[in-house]
Amino acid sequence: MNRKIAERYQRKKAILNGALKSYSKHGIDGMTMDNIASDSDFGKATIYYYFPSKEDIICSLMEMGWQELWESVEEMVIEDIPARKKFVKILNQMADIVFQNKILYEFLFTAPRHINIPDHKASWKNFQSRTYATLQSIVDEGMDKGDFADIKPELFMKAVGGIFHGIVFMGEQKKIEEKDIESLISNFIYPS
Amino acid sequence: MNRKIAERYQRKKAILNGALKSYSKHGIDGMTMDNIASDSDFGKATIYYYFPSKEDIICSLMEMGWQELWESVEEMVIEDIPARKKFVKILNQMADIVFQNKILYEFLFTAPRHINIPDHKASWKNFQSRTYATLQSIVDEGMDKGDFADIKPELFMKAVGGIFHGIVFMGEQKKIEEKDIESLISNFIYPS
DNA sequence: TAAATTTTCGACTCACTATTCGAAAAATAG
DNA sequence: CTATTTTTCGAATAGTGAGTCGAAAATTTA
Repeated sequence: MNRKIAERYQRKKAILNGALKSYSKHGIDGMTMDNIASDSDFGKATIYYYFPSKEDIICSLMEMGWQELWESVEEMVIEDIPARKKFVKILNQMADIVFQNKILYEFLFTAPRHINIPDHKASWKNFQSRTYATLQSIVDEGMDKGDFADIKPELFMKAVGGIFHGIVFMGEQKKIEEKDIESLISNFIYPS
Repeated sequence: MNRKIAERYQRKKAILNGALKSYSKHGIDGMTMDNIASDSDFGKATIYYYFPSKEDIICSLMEMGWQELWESVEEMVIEDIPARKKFVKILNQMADIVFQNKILYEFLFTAPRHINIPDHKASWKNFQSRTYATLQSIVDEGMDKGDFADIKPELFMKAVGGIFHGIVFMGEQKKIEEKDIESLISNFIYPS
């Protein structure tokens, strides 16, 4: 009885992997239900036995990624270290996670621009906004204490976003070491 | 004879405006040929009399925008002022242009993420890469002379890209004055 | 004004993709 | 081993949107 549940779960996971495989093989537009089916070695109708719709598959992937990202970072939030250090540490951690599953995270950062999911189904947004808000608040706090340069925090976040995005998508060949990120980010912040 | 050419040109322009209207009314996915037709007050088949394909409409819009952007900036490139000043000046200029036709430029920055145009048709890329390359080279030059902080130029550009993008899409309500941008950008650069 | 040219158009085709159907195969239960 | 439940599936459906067609209206030309 318990086994059956576990197996069902495994099969769902296999389908999700197939979806990711479709994405990496054919790009976001090639992520059709037909491809997902063949890339996960199930019949198309079987996919629908496990997921009510394509949207649901996408949401599951998004949630998987954002949840992992959030959870890997959650504990660091309360650490009692200077904001600037904390900020860099968290970004490093995130970069690590991203590099451990590049396809998933490329999908995660790419998909929202191509696909429109109604808000009430976008379950991952919980984790996403928690993650953003956390970073934002660390920056806010750091600014108060003069840890960061005096710039509007949202804009600072935009800049960091641009950099992070750049690293994720450009650094293909090289694995990029934590050091890299740290020193680059640091350069955008007045030394304390 | 000359009038006819002018009229044809006007009609093409009207269609392009219709396309933009479709975009702002229905979003990028609502930019269907049917909508473009009704938003520009022509029959669908008439659209095809003026443009061979939807791709061509998109390319025309993109080129229109990037050309304008480039041309508005071109002359500044050779001015003989410090790199840091030049950089800020050019960004200000670009922001101005963008705010004069926000819909077009929102489209211009959004479309490439949603729509895939084969490189050989993406005529605007000339202007786009010229613009980017110019900014890039100004930054490079500035770094040599110590005008900017010591950070990898590509990453600096990513950061600026993030900021610029943010300004374009977030500052909805307020018109945002040049000053704003200048001071914000300046904050990312060590004072010379 | 009549022929020739340019412009306009809605209905049709065609391709593509998400989703459903109905039946079969496989696994499980009694 | 038979009945029941779970899982599988390819073929059919349905909706959408780009691009085509053939004819009509408007304009120009002679």
